[in-house]
Amino acid sequence: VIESPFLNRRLRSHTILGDDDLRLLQELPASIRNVPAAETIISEGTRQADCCIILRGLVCRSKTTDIGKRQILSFHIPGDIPDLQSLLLPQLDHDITALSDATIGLVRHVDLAALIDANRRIATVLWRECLTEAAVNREWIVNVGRRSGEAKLAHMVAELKRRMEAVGLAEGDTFPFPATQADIADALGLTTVHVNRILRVLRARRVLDIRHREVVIHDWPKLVAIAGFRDNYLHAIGA
Amino acid sequence: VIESPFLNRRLRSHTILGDDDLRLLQELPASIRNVPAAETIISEGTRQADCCIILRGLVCRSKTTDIGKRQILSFHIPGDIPDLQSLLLPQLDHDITALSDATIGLVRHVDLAALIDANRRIATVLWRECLTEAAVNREWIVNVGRRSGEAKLAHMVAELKRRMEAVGLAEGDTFPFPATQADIADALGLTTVHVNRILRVLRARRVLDIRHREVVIHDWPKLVAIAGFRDNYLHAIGA
DNA sequence: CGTCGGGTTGAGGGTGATCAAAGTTTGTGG
DNA sequence: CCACAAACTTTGATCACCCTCAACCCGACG
Repeated sequence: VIESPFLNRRLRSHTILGDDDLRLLQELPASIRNVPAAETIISEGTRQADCCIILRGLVCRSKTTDIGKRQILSFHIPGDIPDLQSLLLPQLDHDITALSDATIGLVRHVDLAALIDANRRIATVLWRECLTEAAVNREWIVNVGRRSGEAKLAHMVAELKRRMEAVGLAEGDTFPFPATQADIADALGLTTVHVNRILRVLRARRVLDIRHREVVIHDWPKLVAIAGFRDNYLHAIGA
Repeated sequence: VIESPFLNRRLRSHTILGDDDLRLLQELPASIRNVPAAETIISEGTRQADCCIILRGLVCRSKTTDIGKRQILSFHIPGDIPDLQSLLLPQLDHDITALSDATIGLVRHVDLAALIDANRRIATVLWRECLTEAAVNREWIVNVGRRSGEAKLAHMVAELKRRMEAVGLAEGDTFPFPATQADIADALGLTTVHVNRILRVLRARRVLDIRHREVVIHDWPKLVAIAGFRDNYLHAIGA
């Protein structure tokens, strides 16, 4: 049985779900697993028998090119189900890795599939979750493809802030973010050195700071301006 | 009623669909629309009442940043349904534009939703289509984030080749591709000038050529090597 | 035959990469 | 609680890939 206030908050934003539906989801048999930082939870090519729900910690999806360069595709925070797709696509096409110590809940495909078969509203909500995630991925393409280093970093932080807020994990201007500068570089398509320099500038301009595994936002309007951030693509997440 | 050999071929690769299911899809009431090159089919923020299926031509999804830079998120070829998501997400978060003269089929959301409600297999297949598309988007992130200019272009061509083959539109080493160099640049996160120079090199090395609205692949193994192309992420598309 | 969209080429500049080394924090074991 | 190692951050110097700006060319089409 899964008890996650974060997941509840996420799913509750889909207004079509009732308390009874949420209860059905929570009552799915689940096993809990603790994962140490830097451990690969599921690796590319694996055939899975269950989906994982993040209960604690920071997780990412990533791919590595033939010449060994890593690209982080997305960050995942408590309440996310980063491998929901495995329910319908047999092979995972990327790695799922813990960036900090994390706790995940594992729900068997057969149980989840049975619930989806039985409950139309839950099926719709999970499908919509996949679509929202795809929208976030698309904005990420714009981020790595068409923004300056400074704007990339600012946009990433702005998005994380909104997503953290949506599950109740951002307090004031601060939210936990235990990624290293190397991780951030791999997410933005930059190098560690350059990320460090961008951070220095943003710190000096009193826009934001990332240190001690936390993000502190000093000036949200300035951050939004630098990023060119518009949250329409977050759909239900931001609602 | 939609008659598209390309869509059929796409959907048939999902082995769970029978001929009767395909017939149900084909018999949905649909209207056909011709779109001239460069016309925006649906623009960001629109609330839609129908989904469009591409019957002919090249279409793309794109976003434009606050400072006016366009990023093409994906190319769409006959058989694709680029706005399937609109069925569940009310607002479109990007533009859908025709890059060449195109023909699209429009199916009303209500009709499609009714069919999904009535037919579990069709629902599964359409959900899976969304997931496959998300997988393609993720590989695109890697492409713009972590590959050299030459590798980006090569990877794009390799992917298009496989997708064109899957719907029967690639003949031998050639397939139609009516995008301009400016379009390619916006897809890869480069400039027109640089795309032109990369093309010159790939042409000189007898790897590939893009001209007269067509791609010609001279040396597939070399192309795959330059791109670092692995097709596992195409899932059902490439099967 | 003129216009226009798109392709091609050149020169010069800047963002971000690479390489290298010195700090600083974090974590572990004595 | 300290000592040490490992991981991460910071900084400097140099370099290259790709951008910018600016022409010019070419083929399609009226």
